[in-house]
Amino acid sequence: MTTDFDTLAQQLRDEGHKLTQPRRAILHALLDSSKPLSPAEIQERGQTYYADLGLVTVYRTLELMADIGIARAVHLADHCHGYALATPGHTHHVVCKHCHGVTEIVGCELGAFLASVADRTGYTITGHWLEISGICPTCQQNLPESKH
Amino acid sequence: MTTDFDTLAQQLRDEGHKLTQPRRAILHALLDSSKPLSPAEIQERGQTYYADLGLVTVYRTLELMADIGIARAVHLADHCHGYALATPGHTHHVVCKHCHGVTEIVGCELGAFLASVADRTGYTITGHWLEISGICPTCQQNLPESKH
DNA sequence: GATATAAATGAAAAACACTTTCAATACGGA
DNA sequence: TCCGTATTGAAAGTGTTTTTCATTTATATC
Repeated sequence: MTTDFDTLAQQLRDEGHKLTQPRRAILHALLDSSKPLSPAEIQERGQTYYADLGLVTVYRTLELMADIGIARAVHLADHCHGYALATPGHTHHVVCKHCHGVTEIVGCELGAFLASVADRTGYTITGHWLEISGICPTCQQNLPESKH
Repeated sequence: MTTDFDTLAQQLRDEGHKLTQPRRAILHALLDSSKPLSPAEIQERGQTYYADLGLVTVYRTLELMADIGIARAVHLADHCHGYALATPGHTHHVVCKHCHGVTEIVGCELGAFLASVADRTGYTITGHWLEISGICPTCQQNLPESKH
């Protein structure tokens, strides 16, 4: 279950990609960190492993790693790209992957889950964000058998 | 429970802010829409209510409304600003509001919740994103009584 | 209703984030 | 070791968000 460098490196190669110095540096930077890093931070930290690491390469490599499943994008609170009215009371969203329509789900049944998270991690939980993606009823009809 | 214009407008004023024409226009634009809008979309739609609505004002007003709790930022899938290594298996994050450290929560117990969402909304659920914020154990010690 | 004043605005410019293009480089199979 | 191709960094391009500042507008007070 430990995620070590060699495992990740092998995963890259298994998918048919080259294990280059920039990619090694990016992997190391991510492995070193206990928190998500912005592309710029990854470049900075990665440069301790490979001095010439370029930002463009960081973007490309992150995209590649996310595709493969090695890395994942973490939505930070700032720089969001959409706004909606906040419905009184606590709600979550379901976003349609196809038409980008949003349906709000009223009611929040995560209490027990959050309590167990607090227990397990020692955090004081102050908030949460849940976003669910899927295909809305309308798009299901309009795209009856398209796959991707 | 209905969110109407007058309620929102009053909320703005109650917080000590002026109810200007640009702000009215932005409120109307958001009220009209069933999905989250980007700042540019809000400007465009808002201009049907106030022709001179500027994009800068949209940004400022959204920030204000989010502070007050009238609007909320919706994280869209694209343009994320952080990356972390993906732990094998499905995990969620707890992000510390203070040090921005991230702890991964192994295991996902949302199955039943998601099933009920699918039922209620008619969506085919394809994925979900849960992010929990709080204060990590370390920061709780280092900030014993600081508030806000 | 008129006035004063502080908040709010829009335009312009700056800062920033991300993508595309392309010639040069380096990985890894032969 | 050599070769073909994937990968790279620099530069330029594009779009988004923030800052600055002079002007305008909402509202409390007269």
